[in-house]
Amino acid sequence: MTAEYSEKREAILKATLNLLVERGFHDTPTSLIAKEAGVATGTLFHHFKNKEELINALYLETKRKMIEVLKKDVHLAGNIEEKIKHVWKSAVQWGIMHPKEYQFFQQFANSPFISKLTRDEALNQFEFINDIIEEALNSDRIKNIYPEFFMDYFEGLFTMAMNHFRKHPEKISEENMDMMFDVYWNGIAAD
Amino acid sequence: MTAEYSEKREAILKATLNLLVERGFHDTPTSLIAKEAGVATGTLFHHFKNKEELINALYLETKRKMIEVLKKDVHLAGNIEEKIKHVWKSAVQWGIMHPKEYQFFQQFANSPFISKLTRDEALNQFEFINDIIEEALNSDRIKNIYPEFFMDYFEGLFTMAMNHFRKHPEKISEENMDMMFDVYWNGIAAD
DNA sequence: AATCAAATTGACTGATTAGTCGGTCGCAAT
DNA sequence: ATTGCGACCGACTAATCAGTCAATTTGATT
Repeated sequence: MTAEYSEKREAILKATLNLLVERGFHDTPTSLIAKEAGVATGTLFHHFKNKEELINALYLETKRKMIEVLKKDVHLAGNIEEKIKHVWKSAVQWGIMHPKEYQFFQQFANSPFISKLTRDEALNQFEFINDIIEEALNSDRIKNIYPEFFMDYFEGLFTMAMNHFRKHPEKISEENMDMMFDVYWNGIAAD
Repeated sequence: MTAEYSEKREAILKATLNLLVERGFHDTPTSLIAKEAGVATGTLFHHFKNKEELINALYLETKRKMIEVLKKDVHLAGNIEEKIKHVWKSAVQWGIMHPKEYQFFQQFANSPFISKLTRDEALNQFEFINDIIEEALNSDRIKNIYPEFFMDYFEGLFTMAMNHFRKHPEKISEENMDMMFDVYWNGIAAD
């Protein structure tokens, strides 16, 4: 219930993540989560009102951690292209370092278990991206495309890269990430 | 069980699709599917060995129908750019015309309910894309990128467009599709 | 030492669900 | 007319699961 730190609470969240990506929602009973976390079922329901709220908490807290990584050191980047490249590469590297968390997002981003409230709260944390996009569009380095498309193009590149590296782990390298970003940037760069 | 045509079988598949995208797997009991399809539960299990096989059948048959659309009239296209554009636009248009089917794919493509067998069979039907990619890479109109990336870049563009149009239905238009494809092609076109 | 609240336990329950099974119906072949 | 068979039915069952609750432990405060 409370969001304060608790070792058992963390253990429950960790077990939930592991089981959920391996077995899916319907094949992950709360009893198994509790067992894996080394607690009683009662403890699980003490910390989380119900199973759905547990998933939502996991979603929100995982996303918060990811976005922290994305924000780190953006201010150090020079021009707008470098700024976008920095955020993008941070995202890809986070995804590679946290495959389970990434898979969880993919599996649950559009699932009915995640409430609208949770979804909105997660979206809010993405605000800082809008500033970057605005800066990009106001510069003269970008084609004249509308902002919503820019945003989805950006996200699409990320998803594409993650898909690609999941299917072909041997292709993971700084060089290929740079290559991908070049392709991406070429697509929208002003002539 | 049999894959032959049967009105009730079709009704079950249709009800499954509708309920699945609305309620998700775990909240769609077979009893409800049967009710919605206007048949008895026994009939459902007569046509499909179990719930999982029902989902797999739906996945496979829906994908087959989609790929039929993608293949249509490709041979009429002229150069390789037009060929790729044709397949891509067919895919996007199919997705827009069949939102439930598309959502179903998104929701279940990486889910544990879809067996490896089903996944492989679906992948096989995509073979014809490989020929197109090979033709593209052998031409001098494309940057020197490796085939696996080309494939995933292609798929990524599709997913991105679908995401974008789902979030912003007012942006659906031939013009925007063409714009997207231009951006895409710009990214990989030889200098 | 006494008090109290929060954390934890796990047996238990009410509800739900996937899948079964004995049997009916309609129809095609002999 | 009889046989056989596949489609179909729906009440039923065995199993499972989310969530409860009364009892116990822990740890901080007075």
